[in-house]
Amino acid sequence: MSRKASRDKGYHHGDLRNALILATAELIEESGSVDFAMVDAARRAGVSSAAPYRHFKDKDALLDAVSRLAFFALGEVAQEVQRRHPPGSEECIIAHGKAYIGFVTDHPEFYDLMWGDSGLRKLEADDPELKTSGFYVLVEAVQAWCEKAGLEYYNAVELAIKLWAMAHGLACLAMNHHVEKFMPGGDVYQLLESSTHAFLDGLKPQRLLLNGIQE
Amino acid sequence: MSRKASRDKGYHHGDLRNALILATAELIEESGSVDFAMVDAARRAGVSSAAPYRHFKDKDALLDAVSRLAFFALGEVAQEVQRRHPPGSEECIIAHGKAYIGFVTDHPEFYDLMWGDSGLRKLEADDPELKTSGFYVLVEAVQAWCEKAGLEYYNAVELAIKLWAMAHGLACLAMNHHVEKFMPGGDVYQLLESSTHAFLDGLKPQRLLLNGIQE
DNA sequence: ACCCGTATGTTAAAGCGTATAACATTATGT
DNA sequence: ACATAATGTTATACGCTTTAACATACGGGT
Repeated sequence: MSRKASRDKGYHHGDLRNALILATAELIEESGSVDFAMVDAARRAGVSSAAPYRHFKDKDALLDAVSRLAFFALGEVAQEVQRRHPPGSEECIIAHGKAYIGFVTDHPEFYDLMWGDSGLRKLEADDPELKTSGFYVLVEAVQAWCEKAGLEYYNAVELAIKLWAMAHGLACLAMNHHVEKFMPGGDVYQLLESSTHAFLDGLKPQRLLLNGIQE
Repeated sequence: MSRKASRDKGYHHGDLRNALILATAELIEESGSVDFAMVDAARRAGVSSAAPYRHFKDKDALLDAVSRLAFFALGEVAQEVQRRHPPGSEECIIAHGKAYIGFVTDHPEFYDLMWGDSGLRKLEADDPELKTSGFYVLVEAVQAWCEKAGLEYYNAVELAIKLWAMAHGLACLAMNHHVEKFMPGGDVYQLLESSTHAFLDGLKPQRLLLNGIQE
């Protein structure tokens, strides 16, 4: 515990910046919407309504910080998947997609934060490596799969983008209840699995199938 | 021209409801953000700041109306695609995806409206047929493709959802500049095309490929 | 044609949230 | 220890949403 953080209830908070990020994340999670009030985050952190402005230029800056936290969490999820599945397997690729969908649909209130105006679309400069860490883990997984499938000449980044798009699209649809609406009883994870299988099968050129036949 | 709409500048506007929807859509388009002010929409329609509340319960209700307009436009786009491409062709399916991506990326400021908190996620009851008309046009196209490909036993709705998800995911990525970021010079329409080809190819069981070889 | 109820508009103002200014207290380096 | 920067407080200006109280026009029934 840091010297600063351990100090109790003085005039100075000691770790207000992080406390505000945390408080904001909690408010968003509890209310189910990014539409929080600065003053509430301040109160929850135990300070006055103007204090946050010593640490964040404006509300958007605070939201950006929360967004960064969310992207960090997403990156962690991807790394956990990578650790738990055999590298190069199709199972691993699918697990990445499922984990991504789970993350998005479990925290729909964070979606706007990560993908809306306040999210990625705006900033490019700060923390690019953090915000995209999850993606590069996927690229790694795809690269391994390509090698195992004898498709080394494929562009792993391109494939990863396509797989990402698939998972992202399904996550959006599920989050907006379109899956249950158009396919009552349908399971988005099942959709991802079959989509991914078809897509990866379709990638393999006829050569491979012919090889299979010739043997 | 209706009797009401033709009346000039009286105390009563004549068609304020529609004028507000239009004004709001324009404001959003011009500013590039859904974050518009009620009073500005009112001014643009030539009325006072309180007048809109005679036609819309609150700001959200006005936004919902704009959202409905956007979904109507999207449905029109889908119908146009259907008209312009040979039914049952893979080309038609791909054209749907490209048109969808074009719609989303050309109007990024409308994305939050259609897919954010104020959009689909909230309401289910009103105008379900309008909001989903575009989807059913796609289902039709998929159905035709299945028949032509000899895959009548496939669930067209399920396939349509998967294709929709693909296009939606790629549209999101492109809108957030991830395509250019990770694949400099990459083209999202090209990605859609190759993704779709691979996916549809992967759907066809080996039987079809063998048929092709035998000929 | 006139009257009355309703629809639709106006101005004024309440209320909430962001952000800043002016001031107060603590931390830190020399 | 002192000076200065960092961080917190209270008070307040400003903008935007929404409602209240009031005004005007429309339109159906007589």
